[in-house]
Amino acid sequence: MVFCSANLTNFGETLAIFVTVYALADCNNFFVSCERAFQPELEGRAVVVLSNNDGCVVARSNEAKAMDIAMGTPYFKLGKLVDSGRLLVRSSNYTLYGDLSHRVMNILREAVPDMEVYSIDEAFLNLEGIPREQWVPLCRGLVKRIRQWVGIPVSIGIAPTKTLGKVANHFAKKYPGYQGVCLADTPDKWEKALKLTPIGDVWGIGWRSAPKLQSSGVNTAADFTAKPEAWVLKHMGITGVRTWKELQGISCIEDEEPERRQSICTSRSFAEPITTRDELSLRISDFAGICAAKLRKDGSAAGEVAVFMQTNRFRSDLPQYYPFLRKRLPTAVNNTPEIVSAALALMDEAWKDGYAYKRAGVLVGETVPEDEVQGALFDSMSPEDRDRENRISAIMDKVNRSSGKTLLRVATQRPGHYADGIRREHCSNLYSTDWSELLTVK
DNA sequence: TCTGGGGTCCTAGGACCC
DNA sequence: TCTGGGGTCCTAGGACCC
Repeated sequence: MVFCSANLTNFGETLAIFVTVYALADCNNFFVSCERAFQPELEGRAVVVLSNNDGCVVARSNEAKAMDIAMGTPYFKLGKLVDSGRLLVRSSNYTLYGDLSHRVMNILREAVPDMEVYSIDEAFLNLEGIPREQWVPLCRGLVKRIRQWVGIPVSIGIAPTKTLGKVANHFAKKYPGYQGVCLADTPDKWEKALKLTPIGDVWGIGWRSAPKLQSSGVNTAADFTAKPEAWVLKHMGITGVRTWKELQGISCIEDEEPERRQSICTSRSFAEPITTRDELSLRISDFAGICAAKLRKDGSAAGEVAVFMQTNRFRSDLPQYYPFLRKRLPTAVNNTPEIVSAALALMDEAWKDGYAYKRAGVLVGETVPEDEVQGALFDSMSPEDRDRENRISAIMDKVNRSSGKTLLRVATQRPGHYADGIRREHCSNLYSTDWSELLTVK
């Protein structure tokens, strides 16, 4: 993609065809909106969705935001509001959210030449080649269609860089006058927006940098762009300079859709802390098995396996221990038995009696495409044996894909039931997927 | 009692080589 | 003995994102 910001200002629209324009489509309060799509009684109410184990708030309706409920608030601090009936709560239901996300993305994908799915609820649409006067009508049409067909409210910000797209998107969300779509394609438009954007709201400026910038008198995005580049480099490093340029219409953040993830992590907190080696072994095996399945789904193999376990960091009265052990494999693999046994060996090495483990996980890294795996000179397993392990894993994937395992996992998701060690006391049904009928049985 | 999970990129510093 | 200086690789930690 070729982009030159100067074209916009210096040459007007004659060169507009060479200009990349991003339209950032972002679902509003996505998890809450998914719950509302099937439970209209949640409409207009203060609603929050909780993390795994009903630990803390990960999504809020506008009404909940207006009550000053912060992202990450622990659930137990909301008891009063919930008891009074002013706040409604749902456990997270990732099967439902993943399904609705696919439906939203499919509608977007059909409408534009190219797009990058950035997260479960966001995508950068590339409007290259679409005449400028059609941008807004096209995006308004998408907002309307997604609301009608999937029931999810979406906002779209259009701008020459991703960071400005985020800024425009915030405006589209905040002011109903935009009808869900805000166009910030010229400097006069985005400069106005930057003056109204607090520095901490800028994409790429996190909770550590924002206070530092404010103490230097940088309170808005416009204050930030007014600083010299050298100042930004000195105080924020190269990533800060990128954000600084992006806010001025100079695109620095490339679309790089990483086909293969470089590392994959599967970890959980436990509803009840684990104190025995056998019990933790079971969970570590699960996590390692999930990592192996994710690798195969990506078409990757991992050259490294790591395991970590953690005691409850909030319990300062208990002994703390946070081991993290890693091991290189003689050759990259993605079959379940080898990943599991490597993880269990690491866990055994790290294990210490006398601690209550609250969280643990398995991480696989150094991924390579599975068809480019190089055999190692000192590989402990013969090609024939590995071939057999790989075939077993392929069969497991097949079984898991067909209803068997899925049903098993789904069955554990009934409200209040946590056979997999995860607490989900306020979970909605799986409304949109095929086997949802099975779940309505209480 | 109860505080998520899964990623990426950058930088500084140590080890090692010539 | 002098203990320089550039390059590379690795690792740990920090910061950010959703």
